[in-house]
Amino acid sequence: MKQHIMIIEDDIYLREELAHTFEKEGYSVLSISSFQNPEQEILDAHPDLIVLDLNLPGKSGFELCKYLKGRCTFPILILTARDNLTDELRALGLGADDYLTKPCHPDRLLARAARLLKTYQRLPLILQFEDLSFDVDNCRVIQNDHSLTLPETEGKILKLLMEHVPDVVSKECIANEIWGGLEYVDENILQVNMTRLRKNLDKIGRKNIVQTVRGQGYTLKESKTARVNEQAGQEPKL
Amino acid sequence: MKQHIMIIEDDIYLREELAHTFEKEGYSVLSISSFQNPEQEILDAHPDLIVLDLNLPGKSGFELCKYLKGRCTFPILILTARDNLTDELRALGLGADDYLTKPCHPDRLLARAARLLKTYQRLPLILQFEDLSFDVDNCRVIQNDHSLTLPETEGKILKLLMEHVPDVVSKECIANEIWGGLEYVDENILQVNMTRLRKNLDKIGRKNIVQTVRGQGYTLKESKTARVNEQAGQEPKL
DNA sequence: CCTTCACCTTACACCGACTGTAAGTGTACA
DNA sequence: TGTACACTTACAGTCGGTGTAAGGTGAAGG
Repeated sequence: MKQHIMIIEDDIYLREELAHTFEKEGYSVLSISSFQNPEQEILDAHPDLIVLDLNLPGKSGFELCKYLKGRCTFPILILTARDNLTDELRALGLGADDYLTKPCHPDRLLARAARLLKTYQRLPLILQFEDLSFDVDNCRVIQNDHSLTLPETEGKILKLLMEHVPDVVSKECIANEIWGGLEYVDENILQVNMTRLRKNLDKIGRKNIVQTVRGQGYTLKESKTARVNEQAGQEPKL
Repeated sequence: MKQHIMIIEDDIYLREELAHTFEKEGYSVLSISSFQNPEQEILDAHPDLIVLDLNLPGKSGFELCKYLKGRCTFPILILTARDNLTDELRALGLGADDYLTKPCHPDRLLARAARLLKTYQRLPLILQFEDLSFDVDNCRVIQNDHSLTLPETEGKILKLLMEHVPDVVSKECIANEIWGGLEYVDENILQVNMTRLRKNLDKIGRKNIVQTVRGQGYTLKESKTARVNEQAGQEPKL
């Protein structure tokens, strides 16, 4: 499978050059459309690696690096003109995986990128939603100091929900993934498993995280503390 | 828990300086006693990271890097005076995790080492014996294209055997690890589990890998193909 | 050659986890 | 208030993992 590399660089000429370098090696290259709000665009693209410049219009590369490292699992390679130790230490401290300075020989960049991709491929696939982590391989959910191993069926459901956040996942979609359709099983079994999943997530302190959207399906809901403001009008009633 | 860093460097002054740098940061530093046969000494020490010079007496750093990367799971940071792209590419290609050139600022070295340690801590613990791999966390054994998930008890036994290769592991040791001694369980259950483990390993093509040492315990045996020479006098009978 | 001891193997039964079925309850919305 | 949708609980079947029991195998040693 082709691996996807996202280049966050505002100098259009350099960006093209980098893209060409990676494409020649068989990678698929992604870019972002604007530097106004790059975070969401990067997260949505699910790249396998990002090459990040530090001097960006708007938010700095440092902030971006810190934000992304708290929320995702792909490696970040810093490529910058700032050739000084202070910046390098800061970037590495924020979680950056490598720090190269311009001008950088394409072969060095490729070798460093390849090494990061190789290392990260060996990492277990861990999905994140707020402070809830889910290790897909062994179906283990972790929330702060609580953890719990889910049965396989419930794990598959949680995986789907976490992968599609913040979208709603239809019952058909879930049934297809687990039983290959609803022809030969009662739809009720899905609801039973939803109840079981909810109970398990409740055990580790995430009550009500799985929300029903009547007639459409299920989705994950942000925690109460995170939506205090927008729900201010309703909360006081409780 | 203190992390262990092994420094492979023949210049004794530089080695002391590096050791001091790491110890000041709270790491425990290991060295090797000679450069005649460093491989086994490094593997036995089970360090969390090694800092490796390229110009060594005897075997070159490149060979060492390649050998170690095929057999172990800790990160390798190259620290060398060879400041040229060719060597860097070669080292990275052989699996090295970072490549720094002397002179190197201690803070840069520390930051790079810390980043590698952090990344590798997230990797699953995988034990190796010849071409047999065992993922301890989810009890999964892999041999070439075959794989299989072991029951927990059998996994614990295999883990012990692999960790102590090529030593013999006593029955008491195994019983202690699994049942906390043989006071309240029949010794027979150990033999039953050995049979089960052997059958499972047989399924993925490693018949006879678990060997009994009468009166002492159990150990893992190298595969037939690897000991053709020393067994040459016996094999023809079969 | 026979005994003995250590080790191996198989069959069986228990237990607990996971899963789907069935039936009854709750709830949003027209 | 009725209907469609969603939730919950109880139950039973299945399966995998584990330990017990009992008999078999094989090598060391007299």
